[in-house]
Amino acid sequence: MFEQEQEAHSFFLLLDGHVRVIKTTPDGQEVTVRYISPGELMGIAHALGRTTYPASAIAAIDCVLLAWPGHLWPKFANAFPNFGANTYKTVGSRLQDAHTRVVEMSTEQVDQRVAHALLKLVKQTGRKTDEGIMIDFPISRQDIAEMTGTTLHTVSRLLSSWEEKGLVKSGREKVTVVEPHRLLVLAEGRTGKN
Amino acid sequence: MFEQEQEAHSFFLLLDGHVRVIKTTPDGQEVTVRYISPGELMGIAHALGRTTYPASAIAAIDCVLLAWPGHLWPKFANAFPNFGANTYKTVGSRLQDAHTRVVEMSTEQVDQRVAHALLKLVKQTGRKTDEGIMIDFPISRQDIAEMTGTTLHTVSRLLSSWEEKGLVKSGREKVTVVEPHRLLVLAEGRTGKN
DNA sequence: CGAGCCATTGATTGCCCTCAAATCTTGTGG
DNA sequence: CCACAAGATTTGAGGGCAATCAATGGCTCG
Repeated sequence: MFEQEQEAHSFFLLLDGHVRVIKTTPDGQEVTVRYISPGELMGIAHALGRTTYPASAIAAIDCVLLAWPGHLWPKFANAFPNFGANTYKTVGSRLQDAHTRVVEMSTEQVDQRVAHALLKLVKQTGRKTDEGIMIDFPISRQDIAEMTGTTLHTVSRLLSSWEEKGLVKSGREKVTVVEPHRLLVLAEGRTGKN
Repeated sequence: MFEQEQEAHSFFLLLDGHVRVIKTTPDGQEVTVRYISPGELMGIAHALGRTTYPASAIAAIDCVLLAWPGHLWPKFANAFPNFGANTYKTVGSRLQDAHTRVVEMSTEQVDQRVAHALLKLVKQTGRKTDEGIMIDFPISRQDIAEMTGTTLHTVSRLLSSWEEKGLVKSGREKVTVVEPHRLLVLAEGRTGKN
Protein backbone atom coordinates (compact mmCIF):
# COMPACT_ATOMS: atom_id res chain seq x y z
CA MET A 1 0.00 0.00 0.00
CA PHE A 2 2.82 2.32 0.94
CA GLU A 3 6.38 1.93 2.14
CA GLN A 4 8.37 3.25 5.07
CA GLU A 5 10.46 6.35 4.22
CA GLN A 6 8.55 6.82 0.99
CA GLU A 7 7.25 10.26 0.05
CA ALA A 8 3.80 10.61 1.64
CA HIS A 9 1.81 11.23 -1.53
CA SER A 10 -1.61 10.21 -0.22
CA PHE A 11 -3.73 9.50 2.79
CA PHE A 12 -6.37 6.79 2.98
CA LEU A 13 -9.62 5.71 4.50
CA LEU A 14 -10.02 1.97 4.87
CA LEU A 15 -13.52 0.83 3.90
CA ASP A 16 -13.15 -2.92 4.07
CA GLY A 17 -10.43 -5.43 4.92
CA HIS A 18 -7.51 -5.29 7.32
CA VAL A 19 -4.13 -3.66 6.98
CA ARG A 20 -0.94 -4.49 8.84
CA VAL A 21 1.37 -1.59 9.65
CA ILE A 22 5.00 -2.62 10.07
CA LYS A 23 8.36 -1.06 10.70
CA THR A 24 11.50 -2.66 9.34
CA THR A 25 14.85 -2.41 11.11
CA PRO A 26 18.06 -1.76 9.17
CA ASP A 27 18.98 -5.43 9.51
CA GLY A 28 15.68 -6.61 8.10
CA GLN A 29 13.65 -7.60 11.15
CA GLU A 30 10.02 -6.59 11.00
CA VAL A 31 7.89 -5.29 13.87
CA THR A 32 4.14 -4.97 13.56
CA VAL A 33 3.02 -1.62 14.89
CA ARG A 34 -0.73 -2.09 14.60
CA TYR A 35 -3.60 -3.42 12.56
CA ILE A 36 -6.02 -1.05 10.87
CA SER A 37 -9.73 -1.87 10.76
CA PRO A 38 -12.45 -0.59 8.44
CA GLY A 39 -13.44 3.01 9.13
CA GLU A 40 -9.98 4.10 10.21
CA LEU A 41 -7.79 6.68 8.55
CA MET A 42 -4.26 5.71 7.61
CA GLY A 43 -1.19 7.30 6.11
CA ILE A 44 -1.92 10.52 7.96
CA ALA A 45 1.70 11.60 8.03
CA HIS A 46 0.60 15.04 6.84
CA ALA A 47 -1.42 15.66 9.96
CA LEU A 48 1.74 15.31 12.02
CA GLY A 49 3.92 17.55 9.91
CA ARG A 50 5.78 14.73 8.19
CA THR A 51 6.50 14.36 4.50
CA THR A 52 7.38 10.66 4.50
CA TYR A 53 5.55 7.64 5.85
CA PRO A 54 6.95 6.44 9.17
CA ALA A 55 6.02 2.81 8.48
CA SER A 56 4.89 0.43 5.76
CA ALA A 57 1.32 -0.72 5.23
CA ILE A 58 0.42 -4.10 3.79
CA ALA A 59 -3.01 -5.56 3.15
CA ALA A 60 -3.62 -8.52 5.46
CA ILE A 61 -6.52 -9.52 3.21
CA ASP A 62 -8.08 -7.92 0.15
CA CYS A 63 -9.06 -4.37 0.98
CA VAL A 64 -11.24 -1.56 -0.30
CA LEU A 65 -10.02 1.93 0.42
CA LEU A 66 -10.34 5.55 -0.59
CA ALA A 67 -7.24 7.59 -1.31
CA TRP A 68 -6.72 11.35 -1.54
CA PRO A 69 -3.59 13.20 -2.56
CA GLY A 70 -1.79 14.53 0.49
CA HIS A 71 -2.04 18.17 -0.47
CA LEU A 72 -5.78 18.06 0.11
CA TRP A 73 -5.26 17.47 3.81
CA PRO A 74 -5.25 21.15 4.88
CA LYS A 75 -8.36 21.75 2.78
CA PHE A 76 -10.17 18.91 4.48
CA ALA A 77 -9.16 20.09 7.91
CA ASN A 78 -10.43 23.58 7.18
CA ALA A 79 -13.63 22.55 5.47
CA PHE A 80 -14.68 20.04 8.13
CA PRO A 81 -13.68 21.05 11.66
CA ASN A 82 -14.84 17.74 13.05
CA PHE A 83 -12.53 15.99 10.67
CA GLY A 84 -9.50 17.62 12.25
CA ALA A 85 -10.64 17.18 15.83
CA ASN A 86 -11.42 13.56 15.25
CA THR A 87 -8.05 12.95 13.70
CA TYR A 88 -6.25 14.26 16.72
CA LYS A 89 -8.33 12.12 18.98
CA THR A 90 -7.26 9.17 16.84
CA VAL A 91 -3.64 10.17 17.06
CA GLY A 92 -4.00 10.53 20.80
CA SER A 93 -5.36 7.05 21.20
CA ARG A 94 -2.58 5.65 19.03
CA LEU A 95 -0.04 7.38 21.20
CA GLN A 96 -1.65 5.78 24.18
CA ASP A 97 -1.64 2.38 22.51
CA ALA A 98 2.04 2.74 21.78
CA HIS A 99 2.77 3.60 25.40
CA THR A 100 0.74 0.64 26.54
CA ARG A 101 2.85 -1.53 24.27
CA VAL A 102 6.03 -0.11 25.78
CA VAL A 103 4.79 -0.80 29.28
CA GLU A 104 3.80 -4.33 28.34
CA MET A 105 7.12 -5.05 26.70
CA SER A 106 8.90 -3.74 29.77
CA THR A 107 7.01 -5.55 32.47
CA GLU A 108 5.33 -8.64 31.08
CA GLN A 109 6.46 -12.14 30.20
CA VAL A 110 6.05 -13.41 26.68
CA ASP A 111 2.92 -15.44 27.45
CA GLN A 112 1.16 -12.39 28.87
CA ARG A 113 2.08 -10.26 25.87
CA VAL A 114 0.78 -12.87 23.45
CA ALA A 115 -2.43 -13.18 25.43
CA HIS A 116 -2.91 -9.41 25.41
CA ALA A 117 -2.23 -9.25 21.69
CA LEU A 118 -4.83 -11.92 20.97
CA LEU A 119 -7.39 -10.19 23.15
CA LYS A 120 -6.77 -6.87 21.43
CA LEU A 121 -7.17 -8.43 18.00
CA VAL A 122 -10.32 -10.20 19.07
CA LYS A 123 -11.80 -7.03 20.47
CA GLN A 124 -10.86 -5.08 17.36
CA THR A 125 -11.75 -7.53 14.63
CA GLY A 126 -13.44 -10.46 16.33
CA ARG A 127 -16.23 -12.32 14.56
CA LYS A 128 -18.52 -14.56 16.58
CA THR A 129 -18.61 -18.23 15.61
CA ASP A 130 -20.14 -21.23 17.30
CA GLU A 131 -16.75 -22.13 18.81
CA GLY A 132 -15.87 -18.70 20.14
CA ILE A 133 -14.63 -15.43 18.73
CA MET A 134 -12.42 -15.66 15.67
CA ILE A 135 -9.86 -13.18 14.42
CA ASP A 136 -11.34 -12.08 11.14
CA PHE A 137 -8.34 -12.37 8.82
CA PRO A 138 -5.53 -14.83 8.17
CA ILE A 139 -2.86 -14.44 10.81
CA SER A 140 0.19 -16.67 11.11
CA ARG A 141 2.32 -17.51 14.13
CA GLN A 142 4.99 -15.35 12.57
CA ASP A 143 2.59 -12.39 12.47
CA ILE A 144 1.75 -12.78 16.14
CA ALA A 145 5.45 -13.07 16.94
CA GLU A 146 6.11 -9.76 15.18
CA MET A 147 3.41 -8.09 17.28
CA THR A 148 4.81 -9.30 20.57
CA GLY A 149 8.55 -9.28 20.08
CA THR A 150 9.05 -13.02 20.22
CA THR A 151 9.58 -15.91 17.79
CA LEU A 152 7.07 -17.99 15.87
CA HIS A 153 8.31 -21.03 17.80
CA THR A 154 7.36 -19.61 21.15
CA VAL A 155 3.97 -18.49 19.84
CA SER A 156 3.35 -21.96 18.48
CA ARG A 157 4.17 -23.55 21.83
CA LEU A 158 1.91 -21.15 23.69
CA LEU A 159 -1.03 -21.69 21.35
CA SER A 160 -0.60 -25.45 21.55
CA SER A 161 -0.58 -25.38 25.32
CA TRP A 162 -3.59 -23.05 25.43
CA GLU A 163 -5.45 -25.24 23.00
CA GLU A 164 -4.89 -28.24 25.30
CA LYS A 165 -6.47 -26.25 28.10
CA GLY A 166 -9.42 -25.21 25.95
CA LEU A 167 -8.66 -21.49 25.93
CA VAL A 168 -8.25 -21.16 22.17
CA LYS A 169 -8.61 -23.07 18.95
CA SER A 170 -6.17 -22.48 16.15
CA GLY A 171 -5.35 -23.70 12.69
CA ARG A 172 -3.35 -22.63 9.71
CA GLU A 173 -3.32 -18.80 9.80
CA LYS A 174 -6.41 -18.85 11.98
CA VAL A 175 -7.02 -18.27 15.68
CA THR A 176 -10.26 -18.51 17.64
CA VAL A 177 -10.50 -17.47 21.25
CA VAL A 178 -12.83 -19.86 23.07
CA GLU A 179 -12.65 -18.47 26.58
CA PRO A 180 -11.78 -14.78 26.53
CA HIS A 181 -12.21 -14.44 30.26
CA ARG A 182 -9.74 -17.15 31.22
CA LEU A 183 -7.32 -15.75 28.65
CA LEU A 184 -7.64 -12.35 30.26
CA VAL A 185 -6.86 -13.80 33.67
CA LEU A 186 -3.73 -15.28 32.18
CA ALA A 187 -2.86 -11.99 30.51
CA GLU A 188 -3.25 -9.97 33.69
CA GLY A 189 -2.24 -12.22 36.53
CA ARG A 190 1.13 -13.74 37.14
CA THR A 191 -0.44 -16.78 38.77
CA GLY A 192 -0.82 -19.89 36.65
CA LYS A 193 1.98 -20.79 34.32
CA ASN A 194 1.47 -21.99 30.72
CA MET B 1 3.51 17.50 39.49
CA PHE B 2 0.54 15.47 38.41
CA GLU B 3 -0.59 11.89 38.76
CA GLN B 4 -1.74 9.20 36.37
CA GLU B 5 -5.57 8.92 36.10
CA GLN B 6 -5.99 12.24 37.88
CA GLU B 7 -8.37 14.83 36.47
CA ALA B 8 -6.39 16.90 33.95
CA HIS B 9 -6.88 20.30 35.55
CA SER B 10 -3.93 22.06 33.95
CA PHE B 11 -1.31 22.00 31.24
CA PHE B 12 2.25 23.19 31.63
CA LEU B 13 5.24 24.69 29.94
CA LEU B 14 8.56 23.67 31.42
CA LEU B 15 10.94 26.62 31.68
CA ASP B 16 13.81 25.07 33.57
CA GLY B 17 14.69 21.69 35.02
CA HIS B 18 13.87 18.17 33.94
CA VAL B 19 10.74 16.12 34.42
CA ARG B 20 10.37 12.35 34.37
CA VAL B 21 7.12 10.97 32.96
CA ILE B 22 6.24 7.52 34.29
CA LYS B 23 3.49 4.99 34.04
CA THR B 24 2.74 2.66 36.94
CA THR B 25 1.39 -0.83 36.43
CA PRO B 26 -1.37 -2.23 38.65
CA ASP B 27 1.23 -4.28 40.51
CA GLY B 28 3.40 -1.28 41.22
CA GLN B 29 6.17 -1.51 38.64
CA GLU B 30 7.17 1.81 37.12
CA VAL B 31 8.09 2.44 33.50
CA THR B 32 9.63 5.71 32.42
CA VAL B 33 7.94 6.98 29.29
CA ARG B 34 10.13 10.00 28.60
CA TYR B 35 12.01 12.93 30.00
CA ILE B 36 10.80 16.47 29.40
CA SER B 37 13.31 19.24 28.75
CA PRO B 38 12.95 23.01 29.10
CA GLY B 39 10.78 24.57 26.41
CA GLU B 40 8.47 21.57 26.06
CA LEU B 41 4.77 21.46 26.78
CA MET B 42 3.48 18.80 29.13
CA GLY B 43 0.17 17.61 30.47
CA ILE B 44 -1.46 18.25 27.13
CA ALA B 45 -4.14 15.64 27.65
CA HIS B 46 -6.71 18.18 26.51
CA ALA B 47 -5.21 18.41 23.04
CA LEU B 48 -5.89 14.72 22.58
CA GLY B 49 -9.44 14.74 23.79
CA ARG B 50 -8.67 13.25 27.19
CA THR B 51 -9.91 14.43 30.56
CA THR B 52 -7.37 12.60 32.74
CA TYR B 53 -3.59 12.42 32.61
CA PRO B 54 -2.30 9.24 31.00
CA ALA B 55 0.86 9.21 33.11
CA SER B 56 2.49 10.76 36.15
CA ALA B 57 5.07 13.53 36.05
CA ILE B 58 7.80 13.95 38.64
CA ALA B 59 10.51 16.58 38.84
CA ALA B 60 13.92 15.00 38.30
CA ILE B 61 15.48 18.15 39.69
CA ASP B 62 14.05 21.46 40.86
CA CYS B 63 11.93 22.92 38.08
CA VAL B 64 10.38 26.19 36.99
CA LEU B 65 7.19 25.92 35.02
CA LEU B 66 4.14 27.81 33.89
CA ALA B 67 0.69 26.32 34.40
CA TRP B 68 -2.64 27.19 32.83
CA PRO B 69 -6.04 25.77 33.68
CA GLY B 70 -7.06 23.21 31.11
CA HIS B 71 -10.18 25.03 29.97
CA LEU B 72 -7.99 27.68 28.39
CA TRP B 73 -6.64 25.19 25.87
CA PRO B 74 -9.25 25.78 23.15
CA LYS B 75 -8.82 29.53 23.56
CA PHE B 76 -5.07 29.25 23.07
CA ALA B 77 -5.45 27.04 20.03
CA ASN B 78 -7.84 29.53 18.43
CA ALA B 79 -5.90 32.65 19.33
CA PHE B 80 -2.53 31.34 18.17
CA PRO B 81 -2.74 29.09 15.12
CA ASN B 82 0.94 28.27 15.34
CA PHE B 83 0.42 27.08 18.86
CA GLY B 84 -1.95 24.36 17.69
CA ALA B 85 0.10 23.34 14.69
CA ASN B 86 3.24 23.09 16.76
CA THR B 87 1.51 21.02 19.37
CA TYR B 88 0.47 18.44 16.82
CA LYS B 89 3.97 18.28 15.46
CA THR B 90 5.11 17.60 19.02
CA VAL B 91 2.52 14.90 19.46
CA GLY B 92 3.60 13.39 16.15
CA SER B 93 7.20 13.18 17.20
CA ARG B 94 6.23 11.63 20.51
CA LEU B 95 4.22 9.03 18.68
CA GLN B 96 7.26 8.29 16.60
CA ASP B 97 9.45 8.09 19.68
CA ALA B 98 7.07 5.62 21.22
CA HIS B 99 7.13 3.46 18.11
CA THR B 100 10.88 3.58 18.07
CA ARG B 101 10.84 2.36 21.65
CA VAL B 102 8.57 -0.51 20.70
CA VAL B 103 10.86 -1.51 17.85
CA GLU B 104 13.89 -1.33 20.11
CA MET B 105 12.25 -3.39 22.83
CA SER B 106 11.25 -5.97 20.25
CA THR B 107 14.51 -6.39 18.41
CA GLU B 108 17.42 -5.31 20.58
CA GLN B 109 19.37 -6.84 23.42
CA VAL B 110 19.55 -5.08 26.76
CA ASP B 111 23.00 -3.61 26.17
CA GLN B 112 21.86 -1.97 22.94
CA ARG B 113 18.77 -0.54 24.55
CA VAL B 114 20.75 0.96 27.41
CA ALA B 115 23.26 2.43 24.97
CA HIS B 116 20.46 3.97 22.92
CA ALA B 117 18.84 5.37 26.05
CA LEU B 118 22.08 7.02 27.17
CA LEU B 119 22.66 8.49 23.73
CA LYS B 120 19.14 9.88 23.63
CA LEU B 121 19.54 11.48 27.05
CA VAL B 122 22.89 12.91 26.10
CA LYS B 123 21.51 14.36 22.90
CA GLN B 124 18.49 15.79 24.70
CA THR B 125 20.08 17.13 27.86
CA GLY B 126 23.83 16.74 27.46
CA ARG B 127 26.19 19.30 28.94
CA LYS B 128 29.76 19.42 27.74
CA THR B 129 32.45 18.87 30.35
CA ASP B 130 36.18 18.31 30.02
CA GLU B 131 35.66 14.55 30.33
CA GLY B 132 32.87 14.19 27.80
CA ILE B 133 29.17 14.93 27.69
CA MET B 134 27.29 14.65 30.94
CA ILE B 135 23.62 13.99 31.48
CA ASP B 136 22.46 17.18 33.11
CA PHE B 137 20.46 15.90 36.05
CA PRO B 138 20.81 13.19 38.71
CA ILE B 139 19.96 9.83 37.22
CA SER B 140 20.28 6.53 39.04
CA ARG B 141 20.84 3.02 37.70
CA GLN B 142 17.27 2.35 38.71
CA ASP B 143 16.05 5.24 36.55
CA ILE B 144 17.94 3.92 33.53
CA ALA B 145 16.55 0.45 34.19
CA GLU B 146 13.01 1.84 34.14
CA MET B 147 13.68 3.44 30.77
CA THR B 148 14.96 0.27 29.18
CA GLY B 149 12.90 -2.47 30.74
CA THR B 150 15.68 -4.12 32.68
CA THR B 151 17.00 -4.17 36.27
CA LEU B 152 19.35 -1.84 38.06
CA HIS B 153 21.77 -4.73 38.45
CA THR B 154 22.15 -5.24 34.73
CA VAL B 155 22.55 -1.51 34.15
CA SER B 156 25.24 -1.38 36.81
CA ARG B 157 27.15 -4.22 35.19
CA LEU B 158 26.95 -2.63 31.78
CA LEU B 159 28.14 0.76 33.00
CA SER B 160 31.00 -0.85 34.87
CA SER B 161 32.14 -2.76 31.83
CA TRP B 162 31.80 0.32 29.61
CA GLU B 163 33.75 2.37 32.10
CA GLU B 164 36.60 -0.17 31.93
CA LYS B 165 36.66 0.28 28.18
CA GLY B 166 36.64 4.06 28.47
CA LEU B 167 33.25 4.60 26.85
CA VAL B 168 31.62 6.30 29.81
CA LYS B 169 32.34 7.63 33.28
CA SER B 170 29.75 7.27 35.98
CA GLY B 171 29.26 8.01 39.61
CA ARG B 172 26.44 8.22 42.08
CA GLU B 173 23.39 9.38 40.10
CA LYS B 174 25.67 10.74 37.40
CA VAL B 175 26.65 9.51 33.95
CA THR B 176 29.09 11.05 31.48
CA VAL B 177 29.50 9.71 27.98
CA VAL B 178 33.15 9.92 27.00
CA GLU B 179 33.05 8.44 23.52
CA PRO B 180 29.61 8.86 21.98
CA HIS B 181 30.72 7.44 18.65
CA ARG B 182 31.93 4.11 20.04
CA LEU B 183 28.81 3.90 22.16
CA LEU B 184 26.71 4.41 19.05
CA VAL B 185 28.54 1.60 17.28
CA LEU B 186 27.70 -0.63 20.22
CA ALA B 187 24.09 0.54 20.17
CA GLU B 188 23.64 -0.15 16.48
CA GLY B 189 25.84 -3.10 15.67
CA ARG B 190 25.57 -6.57 17.05
CA THR B 191 29.33 -7.06 16.86
CA GLY B 192 31.32 -6.63 20.06
CA LYS B 193 29.90 -7.97 23.28
CA ASN B 194 30.00 -6.09 26.61
C1' DC C 1 0.87 -34.92 -6.54
C1' DG C 2 4.69 -32.25 -5.65
C1' DA C 3 6.40 -27.61 -4.13
C1' DG C 4 6.23 -24.16 -0.88
C1' DC C 5 4.87 -22.35 3.11
C1' DC C 6 3.13 -22.97 7.78
C1' DA C 7 3.24 -25.32 12.06
C1' DT C 8 4.79 -28.51 15.70
C1' DT C 9 8.05 -30.34 18.75
C1' DG C 10 12.53 -31.66 20.95
C1' DA C 11 17.18 -30.39 22.52
C1' DT C 12 20.41 -27.08 23.79
C1' DT C 13 22.29 -22.65 24.87
C1' DG C 14 22.78 -18.31 26.92
C1' DC C 15 21.14 -13.84 28.29
C1' DC C 16 19.52 -11.64 31.92
C1' DC C 17 16.62 -11.84 36.08
C1' DT C 18 16.58 -13.06 40.88
C1' DC C 19 18.60 -13.61 45.24
C1' DA C 20 22.18 -12.23 48.34
C1' DA C 21 25.59 -9.54 50.57
C1' DA C 22 29.19 -6.25 50.79
C1' DT C 23 30.85 -1.51 49.85
C1' DC C 24 30.57 3.26 48.76
C1' DT C 25 28.44 8.00 48.86
C1' DT C 26 26.01 11.57 50.86
C1' DG C 27 23.53 14.01 54.24
C1' DT C 28 22.30 14.55 59.11
C1' DG C 29 22.62 15.17 63.88
C1' DG C 30 25.20 15.10 67.97
C1' DC D 1 34.33 16.96 63.09
C1' DC D 2 32.85 12.38 63.53
C1' DA D 3 29.52 8.68 63.75
C1' DC D 4 25.70 6.85 61.77
C1' DA D 5 21.80 5.99 58.79
C1' DA D 6 19.75 5.69 54.34
C1' DG D 7 20.10 5.05 49.84
C1' DA D 8 22.95 3.93 45.65
C1' DT D 9 26.10 0.88 43.64
C1' DT D 10 28.85 -3.13 42.89
C1' DT D 11 29.65 -7.88 42.45
C1' DG D 12 28.94 -12.90 42.76
C1' DA D 13 26.23 -17.17 42.22
C1' DG D 14 22.53 -19.69 40.34
C1' DG D 15 18.57 -20.57 37.70
C1' DG D 16 14.77 -19.96 34.39
C1' DC D 17 12.63 -18.26 30.33
C1' DA D 18 12.78 -17.94 25.79
C1' DA D 19 15.90 -17.78 21.64
C1' DT D 20 18.35 -20.72 18.65
C1' DC D 21 19.28 -24.93 16.25
C1' DA D 22 17.30 -28.83 14.01
C1' DA D 23 14.09 -31.87 11.96
C1' DT D 24 9.57 -33.56 10.84
C1' DG D 25 4.78 -33.27 9.63
C1' DG D 26 0.61 -30.98 7.60
C1' DC D 27 -2.08 -27.86 4.62
C1' DT D 28 -2.99 -25.44 0.05
C1' DC D 29 -2.63 -24.49 -4.33
C1' DG D 30 -1.33 -24.93 -8.86
